[in-house]
Amino acid sequence: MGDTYGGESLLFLTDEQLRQGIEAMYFAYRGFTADPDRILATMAYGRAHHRAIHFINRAPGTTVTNLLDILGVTKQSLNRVLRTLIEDGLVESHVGKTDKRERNLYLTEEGVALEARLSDAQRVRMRAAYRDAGPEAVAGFRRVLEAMMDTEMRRKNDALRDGGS
Amino acid sequence: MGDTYGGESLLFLTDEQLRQGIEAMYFAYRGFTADPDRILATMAYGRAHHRAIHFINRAPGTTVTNLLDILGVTKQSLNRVLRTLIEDGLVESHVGKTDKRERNLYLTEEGVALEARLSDAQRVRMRAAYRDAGPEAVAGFRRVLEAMMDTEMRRKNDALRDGGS
DNA sequence: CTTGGAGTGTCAACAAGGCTGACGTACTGT
DNA sequence: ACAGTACGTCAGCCTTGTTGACACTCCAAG
Repeated sequence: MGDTYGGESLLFLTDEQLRQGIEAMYFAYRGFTADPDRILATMAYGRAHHRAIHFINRAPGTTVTNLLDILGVTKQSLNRVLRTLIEDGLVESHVGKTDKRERNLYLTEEGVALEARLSDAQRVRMRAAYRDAGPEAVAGFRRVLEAMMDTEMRRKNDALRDGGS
Repeated sequence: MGDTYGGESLLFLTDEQLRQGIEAMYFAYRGFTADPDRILATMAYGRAHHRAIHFINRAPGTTVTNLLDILGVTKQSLNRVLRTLIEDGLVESHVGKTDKRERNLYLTEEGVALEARLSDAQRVRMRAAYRDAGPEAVAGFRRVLEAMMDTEMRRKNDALRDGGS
């Protein structure tokens, strides 16, 4: 940040360094998804179900359109996942009060339980990584991730953070 | 940050903060893969082709088994991808010299060119993120990613780094 | 020299989860 | 009354992962 040198911060960004970052991102993301994937594999679910459950839990009562916007998939794709979750009693879909075209999505008790299992697994790993790396590293980690998102996604992420807490 | 105690700010890692990290990871990874995905979509290729090309470029002459180990997929899955790349003249497969059962994989000129296009796109984004976040943040970013990998994957990543430079 | 096992390729079948296109229904707002 | 929005669904396609089975080449040990 407030560094005395000029050239050295540019030297830091060699292609080799960048490639290491790219590969680290690839391997880390695999680790990041490995734990919930293992849990999901024991049921008839996949990552798509996890994502739906996660964001419904994050913003209970959210609409289908909103979820489509966050997840960036087609409604056909989301609907397939959502349908199985509703059939299995993990998600409830209620007709909107003000606008009856909309469906508001909520997790059932069972849905909340699964969400907790999945995100617990993920949090354990993230907490361990944070602990190993130290507080300063965590701040840097978050800063780089934010900068790596598309502007649109950052918007969605911010919206979630503001609305969520 | 402005805490009375130093390293123990780790105690402030609430579930909410961890969830923010999880979501940041999700959105950032989407951004991270978006650029090469766009290029690949214009051809008949997907992410699997990108991964194969990347790691063959990283370690020219690598064997199929080694690639299977790094990528963590089945040989049938890799073979399908590899076959199209060889047919399209992006990858060459040579019978091993010392052990003729092995196939040593190399990128052709055309393969190198595509690899460059793909990783350039990815590097541009990563470079921008690094620049926005600053050198200290980058160090932290890398530390957290390393800690987030599985031990096995870290081994593979280290092997690549040692052999690659 | 035979034989077990490793490295590789390939066929078949299947599943998850993306996609497009098309169509229908219910509802809203003008 | 009517155009547009929100949602669901059918049908079909693609990529990329999986298992299982089989064949071939080749190295190394008995």
